[in-house]
Amino acid sequence: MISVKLPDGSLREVEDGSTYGDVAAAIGSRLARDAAIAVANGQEVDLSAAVGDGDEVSIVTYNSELGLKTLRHSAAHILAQAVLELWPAATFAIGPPIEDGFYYDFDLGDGTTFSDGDLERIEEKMREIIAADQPFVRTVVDPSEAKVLMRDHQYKLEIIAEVASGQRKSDFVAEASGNEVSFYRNSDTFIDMCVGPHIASTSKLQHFKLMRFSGSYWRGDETGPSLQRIYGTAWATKSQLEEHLHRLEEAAKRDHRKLGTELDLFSFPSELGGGLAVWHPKGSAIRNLMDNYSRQRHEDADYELVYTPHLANAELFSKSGHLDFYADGMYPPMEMDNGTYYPKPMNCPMHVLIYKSSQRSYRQLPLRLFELGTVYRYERAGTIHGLMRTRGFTQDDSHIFVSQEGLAEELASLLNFVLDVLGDFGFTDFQAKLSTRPEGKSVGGDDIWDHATESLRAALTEANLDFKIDEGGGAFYGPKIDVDVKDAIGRSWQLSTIQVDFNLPERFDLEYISQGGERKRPVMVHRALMGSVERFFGVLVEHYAGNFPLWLAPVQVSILPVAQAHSEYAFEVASQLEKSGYRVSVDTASDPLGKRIRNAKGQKHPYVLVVGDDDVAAKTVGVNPRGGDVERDVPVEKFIATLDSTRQGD
RNA sequence: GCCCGGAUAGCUCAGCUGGUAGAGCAACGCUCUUGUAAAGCGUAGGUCAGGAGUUCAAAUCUCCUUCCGGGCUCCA
Repeated sequence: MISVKLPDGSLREVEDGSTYGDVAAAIGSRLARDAAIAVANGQEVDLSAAVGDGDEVSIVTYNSELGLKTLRHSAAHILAQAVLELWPAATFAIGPPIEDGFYYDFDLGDGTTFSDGDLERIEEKMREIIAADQPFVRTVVDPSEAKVLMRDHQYKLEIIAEVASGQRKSDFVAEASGNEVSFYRNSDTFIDMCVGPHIASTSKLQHFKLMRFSGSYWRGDETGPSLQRIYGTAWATKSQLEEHLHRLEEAAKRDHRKLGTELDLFSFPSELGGGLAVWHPKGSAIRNLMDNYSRQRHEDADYELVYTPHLANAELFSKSGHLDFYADGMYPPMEMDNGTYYPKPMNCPMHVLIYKSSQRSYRQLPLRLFELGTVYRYERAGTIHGLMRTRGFTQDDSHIFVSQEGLAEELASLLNFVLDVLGDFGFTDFQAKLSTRPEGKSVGGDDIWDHATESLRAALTEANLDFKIDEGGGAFYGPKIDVDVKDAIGRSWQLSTIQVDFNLPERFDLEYISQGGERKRPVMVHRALMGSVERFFGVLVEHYAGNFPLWLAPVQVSILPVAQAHSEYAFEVASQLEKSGYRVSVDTASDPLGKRIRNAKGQKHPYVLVVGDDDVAAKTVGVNPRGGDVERDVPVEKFIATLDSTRQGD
């Protein structure tokens, strides 16, 4: 007998030659059933692996993240097996688990691609493999044997070569040891190179669905071979799978492109060209409120509002370096009689020109320039996506010129400002990232990098913000903080960025006169809060699912007279509300009341007021709030008071 | 930019293997005058994204272009 130590510290004896699966069974039949893999002495292992005497063992079930990851990884293998059976000429590349699921990349041979209906066929084949209850059997061979096993599979051979030379890093592809390559065999005909571990047998996979296929590149290299990828999702239970699919449906309902059409906010007329939006009156109304609010907050925080043009001479972008580093992202040049002009991809060079327009004194610093500046970037055709990625968009862009000595304090207050404004738009769950100096080429000495990076770190700490560090993730010109927010359904969006820049002040030879009368170089800080107003708007639409809070709703109150006789009173109430500063519409259509309520609700108006005989007589309204219960006979003044207090709370 | 799929009325979509288009909603008109999520009847509305080709005949087949979607890649 040998003994193993369980997570609770207890020892359990099992017979010699037992597997981790036997350990699970010895603990309990339910655990044995739910077990995916084991962790022995910190290593993930197959349940079929032999137990070592004295192992510290914990059984991993499908209820854990690790268990699910294993299940999804194994699902990818089963997918590969199915595809290779259905497409005998196909070969396979890699197939890792990902969030909520898995994928596998294939080369079907002769440029063959997947098409509609293939997912069903593959899924059916997978179910056959699952029904066959094939065990995942691990074998370890040396690289030369591995090459024989994979002789028909060029991508696997490339991986073997990397494994042999110790270059391979991926967790899911192969054993990262120079002399051993591990494989998992499911049947006589299917074997895949893989580090594992895997579920005990194919029958453990029950609740999965193939989602979509798409193109991909081998190693993500767009100059390399094109592969065909299939994505799937897999879960431990049927209800988990159903919940996942339901979440996807709910997210689809919030899609800002769909709501943008339904709520008549904006559109992308094809006549206009890709990635360019027109804003309809209701969308514009919301955007205008956002813009005004943003400007007000900036003015209150001692920013100075500026405007700059949409075009600039090539020399400006040459001097700023954009033509060297960013030309691919810029719209093509326009030749004019007095030179070459470009639509601006960024506002910073123009703000620099404002700084340079006069001699600056230390007394003026920090100088904070702010603009809702519209820029144009030539995004590649396949990348544009609703309002989230457009070719023309407006940045809530600020450039702050500050002395080295003033940098730390400025960054700290800047971060608080950013978080405060984001909070007003309904975001309270933040995750930040601090990106430090990149390897290789970068501008500026160690001292200024260290100082700036430490100042950013201090700002994060002071703001009590959760952050991770992206070592070497900064731009060549300075370190930065990115702020992500979580939306109402838990999705993360990167919105704000605070970037220190040592480069532009050099390029433009910026200076200020210090207290001691010396010429000194200021540091520049780029800061976008919403980032792109368009994208931020899209995120807000999805965050609120179109149910904009009172202060942003394009129509705040719609008033419905029960019958035409009540129209006059409806308009009276409307004008009272308008006098109190609310956006109101009156629907006097001849449609039945129920229909008009439905319309107003469909447009997600925060309040629907119904007025009839009783209301005319008593100067009241029937209040039907979004997401609340109807309340009859509410005096108009009382309703306005309710609005006022809600607006305060927003 | 790459792979796959798509584009038919304002919106959502139907239109099988070729025989020049339909529905629901919306719009407009008439009737109904309504108390909390879809009243009835009628009218109008489409060079089937654009262009070229095959064919006696193209929404339908082929090619090109534009735009959209899902990914890949990209986002100094």
